[in-house]
Amino acid sequence: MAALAPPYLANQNKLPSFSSKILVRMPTTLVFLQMCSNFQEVRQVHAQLVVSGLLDRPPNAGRLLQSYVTVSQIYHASSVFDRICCPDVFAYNNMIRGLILGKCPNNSLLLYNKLLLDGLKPDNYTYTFVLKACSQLSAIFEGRQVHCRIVKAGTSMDTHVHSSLIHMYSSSTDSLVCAEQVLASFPEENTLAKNSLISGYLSQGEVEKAREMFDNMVEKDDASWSAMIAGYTKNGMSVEALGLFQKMMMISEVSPNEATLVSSLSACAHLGALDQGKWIHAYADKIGAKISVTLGTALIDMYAKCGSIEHGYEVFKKMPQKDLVAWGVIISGFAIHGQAEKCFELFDDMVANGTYPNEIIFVAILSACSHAGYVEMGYQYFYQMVHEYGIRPSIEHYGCMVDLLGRAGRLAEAEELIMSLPEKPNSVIWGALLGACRIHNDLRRGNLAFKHLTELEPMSGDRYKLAGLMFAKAGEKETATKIRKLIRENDLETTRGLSFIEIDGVVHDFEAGTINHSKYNEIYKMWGEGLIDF
DNA sequence: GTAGGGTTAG
Repeated sequence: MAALAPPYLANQNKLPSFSSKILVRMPTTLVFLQMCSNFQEVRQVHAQLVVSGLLDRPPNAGRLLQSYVTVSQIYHASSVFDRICCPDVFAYNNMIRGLILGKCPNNSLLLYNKLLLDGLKPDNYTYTFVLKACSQLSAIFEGRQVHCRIVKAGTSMDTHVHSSLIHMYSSSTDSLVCAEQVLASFPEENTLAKNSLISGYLSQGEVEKAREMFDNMVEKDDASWSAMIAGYTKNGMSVEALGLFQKMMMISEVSPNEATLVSSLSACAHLGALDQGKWIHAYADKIGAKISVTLGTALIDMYAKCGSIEHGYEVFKKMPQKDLVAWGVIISGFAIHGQAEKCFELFDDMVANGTYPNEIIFVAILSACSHAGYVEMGYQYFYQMVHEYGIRPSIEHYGCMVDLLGRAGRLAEAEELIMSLPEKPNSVIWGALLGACRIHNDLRRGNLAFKHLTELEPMSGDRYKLAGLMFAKAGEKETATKIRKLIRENDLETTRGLSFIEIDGVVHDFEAGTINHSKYNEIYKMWGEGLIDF
């Protein structure tokens, strides 16, 4: 009978003895430390550790450091680390991990070198974290050195190190083949490693190879689906992403994790698939998924891009915690909908909330100004960005300003700004000027922009097309014809306007000037020939 | 005695 007992019963027998062992052997303060879930709690236990003298024992300092890392307080973690006179591998590992979490992967590499200089022996955790830092930095050379050390030291790699190696090698196209070799050198089925290679392929645009690997996988877990769906979304294949999501819901035994929902929502956002997005929202509620900052942000973005900013705002208001990305999404959302005043209001709320704006927030704010024609507000925010927040304007910000001035018809100022740029204007800048010149019939500046564009993007038919439209509108038919001929003769690619509508959950795409829709005949009957000629 | 994939904004 005992052999038939389900696994959870067996675990139930073990659980009490395990926890009582901890309680007996560990001082209460350390038990508290394990229970901490936020910064305040860790800080309180930290104080108790200092008072009780327990912190003087090096292993306890390591545990405290670990707790600070778990609550992402890297600054506090590193001050604890600095006070440990002889950190052991555990302390090093946690600090290395903390530095990666704190977006300082280069510092974690330095710390790894220090660990080696201290004569300590790295373990599988060390390797996992260091390789992760290497992937983030695309530091294949350093990663390869780590790989060599693992082999030389004869360390037996666990699945995590194995998959991190693959992840590291696939962070650059050139070493993708090394990632394949590493996978092949391990004969047993390793889902973790295969998932890494799938994301690696997808990050390098090798969608076909990723799909092949995915299809041949025997044991797909939630992360396999998630990697594939996220990869499709990243490579602009939103239709495929949503198709795979639906397939997963229907045939797969694993249920979607948060990352899958987030990527699928991102695909909905790109397609404008509001019904699908709403369905995912309802599904998340149904399974009782906690609307985390990430999931909430993806929902807001989906609603905003699918034209339903009100629903997005509802989600935003309900979010208990909001990070910079969440604020960025809601501000860009209102910017897309032309509600500049709401953007300004939210910006003030954000600052009052103690969240510091970054350069992306200002791109959103400036584009809101541009769409609503608020030139003076745009100048004001630009000034504020530079002088109050110390953000160096990027080419994107200048692009917004040129667009802002150009749309408002202040072309002389736009040109002056372009001439004063600290860096070489890119095609976005000149494109914004050309677009504005087309609206305001400024042939001289339009010509100037066009000349630069032909140098920067000689193969972009779109630029020629825009210039052609400008000349045609200004009555210079001859030049316009010449440009059109140029596009045809050089076989230049022009992208056509795409629009999507969703009917009963099916996304239909329409390409400007084409008639390749499956229901074309019915549409044609209803609307006649006028439809094709836009 | 202990930590470890992937996801979101222009």
